[in-house]
Amino acid sequence: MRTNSSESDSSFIGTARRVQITQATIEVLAAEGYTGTTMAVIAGRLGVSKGILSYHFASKAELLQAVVRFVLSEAGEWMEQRMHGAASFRGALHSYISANLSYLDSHRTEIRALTEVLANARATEGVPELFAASQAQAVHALEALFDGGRRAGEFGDVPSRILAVSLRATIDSTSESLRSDPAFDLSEFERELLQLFDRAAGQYDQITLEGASHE
Amino acid sequence: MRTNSSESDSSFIGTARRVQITQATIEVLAAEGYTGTTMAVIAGRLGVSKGILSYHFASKAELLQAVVRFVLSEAGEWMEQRMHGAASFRGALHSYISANLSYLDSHRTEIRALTEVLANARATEGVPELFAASQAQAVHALEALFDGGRRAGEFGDVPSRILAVSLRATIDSTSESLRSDPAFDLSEFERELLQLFDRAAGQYDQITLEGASHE
Amino acid sequence: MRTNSSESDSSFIGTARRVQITQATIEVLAAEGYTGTTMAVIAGRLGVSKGILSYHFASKAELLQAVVRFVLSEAGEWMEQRMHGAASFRGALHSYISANLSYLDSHRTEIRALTEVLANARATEGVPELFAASQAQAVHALEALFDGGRRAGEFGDVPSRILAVSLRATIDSTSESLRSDPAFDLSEFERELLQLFDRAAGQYDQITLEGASHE
Amino acid sequence: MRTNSSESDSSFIGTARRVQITQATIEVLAAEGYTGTTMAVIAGRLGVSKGILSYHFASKAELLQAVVRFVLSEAGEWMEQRMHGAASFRGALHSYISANLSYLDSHRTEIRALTEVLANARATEGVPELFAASQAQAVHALEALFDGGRRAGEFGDVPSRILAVSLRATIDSTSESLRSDPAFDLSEFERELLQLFDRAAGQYDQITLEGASHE
DNA sequence: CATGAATGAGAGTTCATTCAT
DNA sequence: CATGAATGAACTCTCATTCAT
Repeated sequence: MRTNSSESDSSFIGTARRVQITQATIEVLAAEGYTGTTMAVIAGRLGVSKGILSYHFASKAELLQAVVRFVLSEAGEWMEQRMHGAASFRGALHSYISANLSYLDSHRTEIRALTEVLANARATEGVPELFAASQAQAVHALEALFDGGRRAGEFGDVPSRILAVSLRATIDSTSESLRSDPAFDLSEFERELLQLFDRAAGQYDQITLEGASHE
Repeated sequence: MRTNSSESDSSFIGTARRVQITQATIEVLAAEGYTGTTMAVIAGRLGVSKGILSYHFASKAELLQAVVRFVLSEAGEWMEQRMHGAASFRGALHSYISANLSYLDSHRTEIRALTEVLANARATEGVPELFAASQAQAVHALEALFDGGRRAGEFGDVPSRILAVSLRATIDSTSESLRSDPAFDLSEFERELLQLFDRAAGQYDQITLEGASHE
Repeated sequence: MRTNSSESDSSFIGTARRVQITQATIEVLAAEGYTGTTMAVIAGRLGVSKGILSYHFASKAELLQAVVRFVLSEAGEWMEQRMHGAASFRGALHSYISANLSYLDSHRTEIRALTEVLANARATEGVPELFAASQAQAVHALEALFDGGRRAGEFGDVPSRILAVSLRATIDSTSESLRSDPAFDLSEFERELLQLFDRAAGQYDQITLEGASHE
Repeated sequence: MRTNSSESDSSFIGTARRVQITQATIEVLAAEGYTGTTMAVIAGRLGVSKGILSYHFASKAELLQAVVRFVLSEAGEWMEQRMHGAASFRGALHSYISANLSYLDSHRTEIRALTEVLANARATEGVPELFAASQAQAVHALEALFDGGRRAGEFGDVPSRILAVSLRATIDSTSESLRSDPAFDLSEFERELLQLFDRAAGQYDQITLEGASHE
């Protein structure tokens, strides 16, 4: 089978094995950190030999790429399923924030693994590109949402880019709080975040009305 | 000299060497990434033997701690020097953002090095604590600023915590843009960021007035 | 294979390799001394890479433990095979001395290796315990022999403990003479040692008779 | 001053320093074992720099030789002072055993240090020779004592050599018991050892008489 | 498909020794 | 006499990767 970087894998067993290995790697990354994630440890968790990893993945770099792809696409699906059918742009913004935070909350292992890989990405070929693309796309999607809202008269005059960048940064930083602060109250945080971006993005008069209703 | 973890080094030469080594390590971290930062490479950059590193730092962990301490304290001084004497809380907020972004802009190597170490922090004893403390303190300082502004009637009712967290996350994420996007326009970004937090933190009527004056 | 300290190794090849490595280590210890016994030298003697040693033994300490265990158990078997079926306690004592000296004579490499390891034992975890246990057991076995002889009326009133300790010390010291004195005559030494302990352990009237027959 | 191996040191200060260093090394050897006895640790105990050791001793090997010489000569003096004026050879034997055991008992640090060096001697040039010579001389002195006793009619027909070798081996092994067995009763051991060698060396009729007087 | 034995480069660390001051 | 900075070789151990079976 000898995989080389990007092949369309026709073997069912092969694909299943690759997924198995990828998931085991995610677990190891989350549990042991990047440094602790050696081929031997991954193989040990699966109860197989090291050789098998090399058989299914041409290199460790490729395995880590698979991890990044797996988590990114899983997160993408999660968001997609929870974003359709909002009546307004403001509603869509609320859905976005809510969906994203719930993903972070319910997929801590994956997020942790992704963070570990990304942090050590520069050395691992292919990974930084993968992540940069995902990041850019996420920001652009949000920019489009804010732009749409402004054109529809729902949102005010704070530039969409800074709104998008700031929202993404804030959400991304949440996973660290979730991990390290046991007392972190996610639903309270979500309420505050909605309030902040309602205010930041919203029209002045809407602010008055909505802001009041939140207290 | 045989240093162990935290001694007050009375030797001038010794201190100078430690600083030299720390700075060389910062350069290597920024240039080669965490994985590429080996004792041999650091020594090579300084044109000295590996042994001398062990002579001045008891372990690699201690050297990395020195890097973190160095950058954190340097950044702290930078901020301090640029924050005093604001006439209002809103003025202080502007100073804070401006000072912080200018540090990121002018100290890319240090920021890059810090990021590399932090990303691999879990394995390196002492480092996570150092960083967590700095992070917490930064958020609390901002919270105090927002709280003060609200008590003074300058700011509105968005909770200080979410404002602080979001501002810090947005600023922290900027260093990545600065690095990877050659077209990134920092002063434009700064204007937008000021506008965003003026809007988010500000009073409604002030928003109208101030917001207008920014256009 | 990843061995950790004390596992029952089911792989024949693995076991064979471990034995090979253990024996090579014994040869190196005897030839180069403890300080000269590095992983690189052992690997070099086997014509393999250093890494394979770590593959079969989790650490150098474990390898040295294997050496001690190997020699101790080999010596134990040697003694056992030559000790059964003595008609009297005095006969058993003669068998013991004879068997022990013949082991020292025919296994100089092993003895030399053991001595090297034991001499540096304190630093090597597990080794001192292994040796202390073996030593204590050897003395106790001899004490039991002398006690039995006294109860049977074969031996006199010199305490068993001092007889056992002194005999063991004398035998142990012999390996050094064997090594450093090319003119050392082992069979003459054995005769004298038998005579000494016949006299020391024996009944007075037996001494007269036996002692006379020796001249 | 630059010492080279065997010079007659004319400087009083130099000599004093050498003794200081030698004694510090003995303490370190006893406390930390051979492996823990590095130049840095020795210097640290003295509160001086490493360089000074190299100044007074051409190499570590020479320092270790000095340790061996120091302990050996100190022990020699101890024995000498306690051996003169015995009325009989048997009395001399008793004095010898008693003096030797009391030295082991009262100079555990020195004995421990000596043992550590000797155990690692093969690698350290000069040391094995020093020790072998001391050992040989000790055995010969004992042989002479036993020979004298036989010629005087005090001792019987067990060969002097085996008596000397066995006695030395037994005494040498005692230091280990002294160290590792807290319950070890040295005076009881001394009585038994005297009894053993009275019996082994003595005339038959004397044995009967003397042996009885010991109970 | 899968294994386990083997490799080899490189990691951090230790330490006796040297030498300018 | 004494220092402490510096060296460089050697150490054990790790790990991604290869390959015959």
